[in-house]
Formats: sequence, structure tokens, C-alpha cells
Amino acid sequence: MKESRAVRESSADSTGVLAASSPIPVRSSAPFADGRALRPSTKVLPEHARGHNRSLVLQTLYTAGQQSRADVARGTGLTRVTVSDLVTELMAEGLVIETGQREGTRPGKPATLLDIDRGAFQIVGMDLSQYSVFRGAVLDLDGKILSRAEIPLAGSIGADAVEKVLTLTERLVELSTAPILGIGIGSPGVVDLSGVVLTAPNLGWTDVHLRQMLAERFGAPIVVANDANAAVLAEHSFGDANGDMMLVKVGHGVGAGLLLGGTPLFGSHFAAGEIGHVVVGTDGGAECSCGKFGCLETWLATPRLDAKLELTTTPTEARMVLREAGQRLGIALAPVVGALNLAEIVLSGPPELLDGPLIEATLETLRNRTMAEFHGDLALRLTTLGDDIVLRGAAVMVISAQLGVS
Amino acid sequence: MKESRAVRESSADSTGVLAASSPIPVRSSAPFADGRALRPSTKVLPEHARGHNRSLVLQTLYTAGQQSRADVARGTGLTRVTVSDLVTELMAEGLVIETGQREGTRPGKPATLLDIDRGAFQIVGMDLSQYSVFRGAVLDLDGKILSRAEIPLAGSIGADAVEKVLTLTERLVELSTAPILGIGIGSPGVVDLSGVVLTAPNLGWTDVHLRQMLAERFGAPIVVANDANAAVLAEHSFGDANGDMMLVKVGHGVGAGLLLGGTPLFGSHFAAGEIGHVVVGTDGGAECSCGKFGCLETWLATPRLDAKLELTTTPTEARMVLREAGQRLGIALAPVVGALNLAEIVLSGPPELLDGPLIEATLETLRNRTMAEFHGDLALRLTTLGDDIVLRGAAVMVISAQLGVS
DNA sequence: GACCGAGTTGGTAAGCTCAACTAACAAACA
DNA sequence: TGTTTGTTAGTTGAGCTTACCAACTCGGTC
Repeated sequence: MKESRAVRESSADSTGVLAASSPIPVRSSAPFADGRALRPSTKVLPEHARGHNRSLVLQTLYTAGQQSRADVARGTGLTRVTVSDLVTELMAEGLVIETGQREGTRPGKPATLLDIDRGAFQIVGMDLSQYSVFRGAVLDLDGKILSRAEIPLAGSIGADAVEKVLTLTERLVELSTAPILGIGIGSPGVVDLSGVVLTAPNLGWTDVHLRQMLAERFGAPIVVANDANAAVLAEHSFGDANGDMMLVKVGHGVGAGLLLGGTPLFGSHFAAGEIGHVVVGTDGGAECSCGKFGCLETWLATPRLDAKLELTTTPTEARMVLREAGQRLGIALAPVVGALNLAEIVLSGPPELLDGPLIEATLETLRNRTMAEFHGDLALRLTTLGDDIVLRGAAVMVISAQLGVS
Repeated sequence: MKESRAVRESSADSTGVLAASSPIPVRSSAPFADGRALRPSTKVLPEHARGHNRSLVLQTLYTAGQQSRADVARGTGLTRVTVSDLVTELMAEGLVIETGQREGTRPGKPATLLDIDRGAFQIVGMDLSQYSVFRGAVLDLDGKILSRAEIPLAGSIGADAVEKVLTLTERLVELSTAPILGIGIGSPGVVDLSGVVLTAPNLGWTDVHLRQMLAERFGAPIVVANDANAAVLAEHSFGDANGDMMLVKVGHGVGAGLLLGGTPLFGSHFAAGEIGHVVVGTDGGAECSCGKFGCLETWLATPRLDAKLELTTTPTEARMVLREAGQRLGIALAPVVGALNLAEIVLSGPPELLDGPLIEATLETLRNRTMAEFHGDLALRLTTLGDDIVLRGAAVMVISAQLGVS
């Protein structure tokens, strides 16, 4: 029989009363502080561990780039031997290449530098969340946009709209100049984890098996997710955010994506982030398309804002309109900030509307309505990724799904 | 060299255009849909996998109880051999025992039943969130309370209050009749992951290293967390909730704990759930101790509610007071429900206040202010765990930390 | 200035350990 | 005889340690 593992793991000295009276022969297998899931649900085999370590090596090369095997070993905590083995595997798959020897003069054998072969694969990303057009692009592994294509919606809904997605995908695939790693799609509405668009009112979609349809047509991995969820991934990967963040996407509708502990939040019915139809404030508001009064969208959606701005005659009036919209956003977000203790909120949408009075008013309102000591360092800013945020987020989803990297 | 892993993992048929033109030699190592963390951060060794599987076996026995090795193997997906090995280890540690043979008549060798040795260890749990008293209990592994102790706070704050915690702990340890698995504490205020109470205004605590102090005095594993976070764990373990949930704790203050995807949310600065000082509504409100007007606590905290009820003369008036409080809670929670797409909200606090008009008004308000199609099946209810919820949550933290089970 | 040994760093090869697996089998039942 | 349980024996896979060679710098020596 094996030696018992009856070893105390507590870091305390053995002077306490318990030490004398009651041995505690249990090792900590899932420290609470680690934030690990509470209930283990599936078995783990050594090969799963290998997959994880493989991604770890890939991740290190992806973010740092141009490193030797020894560098990667130091960075990951794995041994040089193990890293060599994993790298051999990754090179055989064409994902990693040797890029020559390290410059500069130092003792020891010169290092052979490695990097992800950033030209080896390309990604197709699509944004279905625009009002009148489906936009798509071919991107490289770094998320750089190599070529673009778009297709006007021209009022298409239902199956017609699906057909346009397929057409656009085909066009993008033809534009690609390297093997396609996968196809990522950011769709409006509620999307489940298997790539079914459960509901997308603007497109007239209900239970559209988008992922399956694309997979049947194109023999490539497909990832479909909500547009705001895609956007928050883009912001996470290409921005410099670290903590828990929320991305609020303002357009014809208003939606949000949440990234908590580095993991996207989908919600119990995949409808997380659907804040557009939450009523804001206790003093009425305009009637919303959903039938309620004073939904966030009635305050913030771009058509409504544009209409209100049309009616203004002076810059001061326009400023007040924008400030009010910002305040309403702050009112809606305050409880969320309080409940989640967010580090960062990013806005995505037309900068001419969002930047300036609106975002300033939102931040003021948030500060006035939450505890400064918890949320004083909350950052609120506009995305730097502009209109391509969903596209690029869709690419991140593919990279993440296929390589375990982001 | 090893065989290349250039195997297509897409489930699509090989008829798509990509199948012909561009092989996609990448396996999915971290499927997006799995909800796994985006960026792998630490290496994983085989022994980590073993720890996981060990917890998996323990979890199966913990929840199902009275199972044979073969049952566990079927339940977990591990082989009988592996389960046998793990069980041998767990029995050597005294965590698992054989409880005899299975009754009933069926073909084959009779099964030897196993179970967690539910009397092998006891847990000390404490609730520091009550207004005038520290309460504690000794619990068994099932979370059943075996004995209780409490110590009046008598206005103690700061170091005096810490001393009372130590005294109460000592008393509880003496009350225990089996080895102590660990000591769990639910404290008010903001608690970081290493068990430091960063701030707890009511107790006059700032940066109190509670875990460390207890660990030095008692040679046992200590877990300290926010009271509402502990409570939500209790509700998760002993209630029958499944999806993402939020527990709102109403007392002298108002706080919340969130459990998303089975994992507690701590927030970027460990202040998740601190919703008591979020301003509710846009029509003023009473002045709060924090200086703002109309914080959730001014509407909902029990002293305020009691005071308002004192002023009422008729049941109808009292009812209106409670309904207003409920509405305010609904107003505050609506954006959170929208953003997180919660499955369940549980209230903890005095039933005579919360149950009835208040909770009804909260649910009505939530329904009126969010999209029914996303949140129509949102459950809102009172906890069934009563006053012991934090105590029992503290025990769950210990069990989770030490055994990886809950 | 050329040379040579010592020290340093990078990468690989051989063999070990651990953990889960498959295959096979004995025990105990209908 | 067939079924189910649990164990024994041996295999596979993954990362580890140990040991080694390769290729460089540095500093002393001829």
C-alpha cells in the first residue's frame, strides 16, 4: 500500500491547540482562494494536462514572440526537455517555426529563436450586428485585418439574411491567402454555446443553427457568439485591460459583454449583457419598441439620440442631450458596478456621440451613485478598436477556440 | 518523431470548399464553448490531474453517498481500477469508509458500499455579520450543526473584536468531538483572497489579518470570506439552485454574494456584492451614513425599515412601506439581472420583513423593468437556511477548500 | 596575437516516476 | 452459465531528473 498522505498542509506553526489534540490529515486539493470551480465535474486525464501545457507554450510565444526554448521553459515553469518536446509537436503541425539565432553577444550556446508562424493561418471574422450591412474580414493570427468584404443587407431577414452570411463567408474564404484556421461570427441577439442564434429580432432569426449551417458548407471550425461578447474579447486581447471588464455596445440597440476573471459570462439563458431593455430611473421615459417606458435603449440608442440632437438648436442644448444620455447609462450601470466590482467599463459606438459630454456624465453619475472607496479607480473609456471591434473579437474567438491562446 | 497531430477536429463533412483547398491541421485544445479560461496561466502536471480526480470521487460519494467502487467508476467516467486506487488512498486518509455490502438480490458479486466518513471530521463555522453578537457552531461534513456557541459583541471594535473571535473559536474547538477539518469565517466587509479583512466599518477593522492570526493560534486550515459570499455558497450547497445566482443579505446593512458558473465572484478589488451604497432611483431618498442620498440601505436596511414601520398605524400602511422597500430592491437589481441573466435571486434576512409584500413587490418590479423573455423564469425567493446561512456557508468554504467538494 | 581551458547557456537523449489505461482473472452472486 | 465486483499485471503517456554535447565568452598564458 502506498504511504498515507496524512500530511498537514496548514502553514501554521504546530503550537496551536489543534495541533496537539487533532491531526488534520487532509491535503488541500482545491484551495478556495484559487478561485477554482467548486464542484469538479469531469475527469481529467494526463493528455488533457498536455493540451493545457501545449496551449501554455503557444500562449507564451503568441504574446512574447521570438523566444528560445529555454526562455519558454523559464516563462512557463516547465523544463527545457518538456518544452522541446511540445515545440517539436507544434512545429510538426506548422504552428511554430524557428526564426534564426538570437543576436547580441553573450556567453553560452546561442539560442534558436522560435515564434508562432503568424502567416501560417488566416481567420475569417464577421460582424452581423451592423444595421444595414454584414461586414467581414480576413485576419492574420495577430488580429491584423488583411482584407475586407461586406454585403448590404437591403432589408433581408430570416433565411435571406442567412444566405447573405453564407455568401459573404464564401467571398472571404476566396480572399484568404493561407489555410483558414476557422470562421468567427459576432451576431446580434441571443446565441447559445453551440452556435445557435436563439433569437435576433432585427434579423428575424429564431433558433437559427448558424454554426451548423456554416460547418456543413465550409469544412472549418466555426464559432458563433453574441456581438458584444465578441467585442469584449477583442478589447481584452488587443486593449490593455486586466481586471474584470464590461463592454457596452451602443448602436441601434444597446448591449453589453462581460469578462469576469478572464472568462466571458454567458448567463443562465445565454442572455447575459442584454441590458438594452432594462428600465432606467424612476421618472418615466419614452416608450420603447418593447412596450415598456424608459428602457436604456430609449435613452441611448443612436437613432433616438440622433433624433433628439436634430431638435436642438445650440451646442449647449446638444450637450445637455448627450449628458442626459450619459447620466442614464450611469444610472443603469451603477448597480452592476456595485454588484460586480468591475475594474473597467469600455464603450463601443459612434465616438461623435459617446466621446465628450456623454462619457463624462456617465463617469460622474457612476461616481455619485456608488461607493468611491470600492470603485474609485474604475476606468471608463471608449474602445480604441473602432468599428472593427466585433470583427476582431470574432477572430479572437477562433484563435482562442483553436489554439487556446488570446 | 511522433506522428503529427494534423487531424481535423471540425465535425463538418469534408465537402466544404475549405476541405479541399486548405487543410486545417489544428486540434482544439481549449474549446471556447467549454467556458474555460481564455489564457492558460500555469503549467499542469499529472499530479494535479490526480488531485482533480480525487476530488471528483470524493464529490460523487459526498453527494450520492453509499456507492460501490463500480458505481463511482460509472458516475465519473474513470475506470474501476483507477477508482479503486483513489479510494484506497482516501480510506488511508480516513476520509472514506466501507459501510458493508449492498442489500437486495441481483446477479454478480455483491457490491461493497463506500461512503464519506461523515463523522471523521468536524468543522468550525463562524458568523461575524450579526449586529451585536458573534455566532459560531461546530458542524459535521454534511453541514449539520452539532453544537453552538456565541459571544456578545458588547460594542467591541478593533482589536477587542478580534480577541472575541479568538475566544469564540477556542470555545468551539473545545466543543468539537472529532478532528477539526478547518475553521471557516464569514465576516462583514471586504475580505481579500488571503483572508485579510481589508475593511469592515461596523467592526472598526482595517487590514486585519484574520486568517493569519487564527492560523498562528490554531494549527488548522482557516478560510475567511465575506459573509454574503459565504451565504451564497451555503444556498448553493444546501439549496437546490443550479444556475447563476445572487444572494442578497438584508440586515443592518445590505450586501450580496454572487455565484456565477459555480464559482464565487470576488470582484476586481474583492468588493463584489457591495450594493448597499448604490443609489436607487432618480427621485431622491433619505440621507445615508455614507453621505449620499437614496442608497439601497436607506430603503432596505432593517433598522430603517423597522423605524418606518413604527410610524405606521394600519396594516395597509405597513404593507405600503414594505412594498416600497421591495420595489427599490427591484429597481436596484433589474440592471444586474439584465447584465448577468441570473437564474435565481435569494434573499436572506428577517422573514417578517422580507416575506410577503416586500418580496412580491421586488419580483413585480423586476418583471416590469426587465425583458420577460430573458428573465421570465427568474426565481426570487427567501432562503430556507434562516439565520444559520453564514455559519453553514463558512463550513462549506472549509469543505470546499480542504476536500474540493461541496 | 594566437591558443587553451574554464565557465555559461542552449538543446537533446536516456531513463525514471506517476497516473490512468487495458486485459485478464478470481470471487460471489442469480 | 452468465453477470457483476474488485484486484493484479502490464502498457501508455506525460513530465521529470540526470547527464551529455554544442557553441559561445572570458581570461590567462605562451
